[in-house]
Amino acid sequence: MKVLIVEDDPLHRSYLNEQVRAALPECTAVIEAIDGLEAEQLAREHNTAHVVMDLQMSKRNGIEAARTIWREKPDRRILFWSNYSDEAYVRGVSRIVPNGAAYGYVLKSAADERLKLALRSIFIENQCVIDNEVRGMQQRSVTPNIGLTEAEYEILMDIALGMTDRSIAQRRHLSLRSVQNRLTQIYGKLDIYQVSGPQRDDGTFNLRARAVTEAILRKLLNYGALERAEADLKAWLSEKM
Amino acid sequence: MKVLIVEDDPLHRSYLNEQVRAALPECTAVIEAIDGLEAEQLAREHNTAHVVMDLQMSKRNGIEAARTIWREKPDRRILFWSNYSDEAYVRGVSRIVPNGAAYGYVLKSAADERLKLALRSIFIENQCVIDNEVRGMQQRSVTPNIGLTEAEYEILMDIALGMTDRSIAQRRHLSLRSVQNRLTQIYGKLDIYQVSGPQRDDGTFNLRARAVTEAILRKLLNYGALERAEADLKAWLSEKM
DNA sequence: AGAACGATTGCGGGTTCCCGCATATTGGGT
DNA sequence: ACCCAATATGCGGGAACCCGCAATCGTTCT
Repeated sequence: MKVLIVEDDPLHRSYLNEQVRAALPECTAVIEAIDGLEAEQLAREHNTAHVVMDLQMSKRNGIEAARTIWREKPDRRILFWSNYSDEAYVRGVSRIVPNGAAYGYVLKSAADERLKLALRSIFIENQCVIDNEVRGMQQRSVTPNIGLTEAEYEILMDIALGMTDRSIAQRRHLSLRSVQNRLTQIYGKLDIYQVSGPQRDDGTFNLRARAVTEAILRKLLNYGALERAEADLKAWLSEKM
Repeated sequence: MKVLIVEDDPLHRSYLNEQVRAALPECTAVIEAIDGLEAEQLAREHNTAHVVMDLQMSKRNGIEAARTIWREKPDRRILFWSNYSDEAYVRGVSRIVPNGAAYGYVLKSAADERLKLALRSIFIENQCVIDNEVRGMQQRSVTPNIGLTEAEYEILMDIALGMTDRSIAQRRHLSLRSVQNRLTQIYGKLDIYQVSGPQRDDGTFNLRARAVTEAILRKLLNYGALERAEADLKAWLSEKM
């Protein structure tokens, strides 16, 4: 049994290595990658079925890497080990988990015991383990998450990428008006209207731009998510020609 | 001589502690804070003149904390110790350094030796030390930074916050047209026009929103910067009443 | 002083955005 | 089959945005 560790911080990497060896005596080899790109290669070469992965790395973030790793072999087991429980990350992860795959999500702030338990549960028992702080977010997040629909989230990404209503309509196969409807929906859920006290229906804010920052401040969006979305957009643009 | 360490990650914190003790035998006490808020308090209580500070922490980021610490006593010496050399961070730091204060900026990826040297230079010799990777960024960044003016950067923040042209004009004491001029300036420098190949002057992008993401993707903006700018904006809004 | 360059401002108009109102369309539930 | 709620679509208009053109102002250099 081999385990692949993906983590760019050397301190955390050696800590992980230690914890993995302690929790999994049946582990014969620990392979280390320092970014997502290297992870994809090493997973391919060594054909490892067990991966511990950090999110947010320089070259290729954890979600991207996980996506391609799973695309090649959907039965690999991946434990995500991250600093944050931001909605952007959780949504990103749950979007790419293949049907029935075993995976986990534990926070770096968790105690050693929790990490060890998760390692055994996922890699040995083939069970999913998601930290409570994270799972609690699935429904309603800490920052009062006004549960955006998956569809609305999609549109939110699009305006974050700077698309116009028209191109969004085209991309999502909707009418122009529908896009705008969803936008007003989003504006409402994000409280764009009454930022900074009541009586602020004056024109101090550009709704569309404001929605994006609001989303970022509420951690619905982050750098990694934007990066991924941008790549998807580029793909769509070129295939549309 | 006392040293205050501000760092939310326990592994990094203990590493820092170790390095500080090794580099500074004259140091009699090491105090630890786990976020910016606690840092402000402890700096006040212990009246420490020497601080090592991480950027990006949960409760209050390093720049915010440094700002209030320096506001109270501008001759304190702060060494920023960060993962990234993003323009957003560097700009953020250089904006709040009091005139003539000694400070430093070293990356976490730097070797132990570099960290120790920086510690001695700043705390003992009272000299500024800025990592080369970081200083190189001051002029031209890795991602071809088309050097935004300080004024343009300011406007960029404002549209990132979702302000309308009119309110920006009001806030920056400019005419509406000037704001728009600066915007076109920014659009040009950020290459908003020819995203994804040539012949893209069609209306697939909303320039203003696109500029924001482009800035984020290029690391001119990040979460911390937005957070700070948002606070400033709120202050302005309320004082304007 | 005069020339020259840049930044600021005003004007006008073409486009996009935001949304109220009204009309399909869809997908259950009884 | 019927109704109902939610969603999608069309139309129209007021506001905001983007920008070309031209006049003004300020600074610097000769």
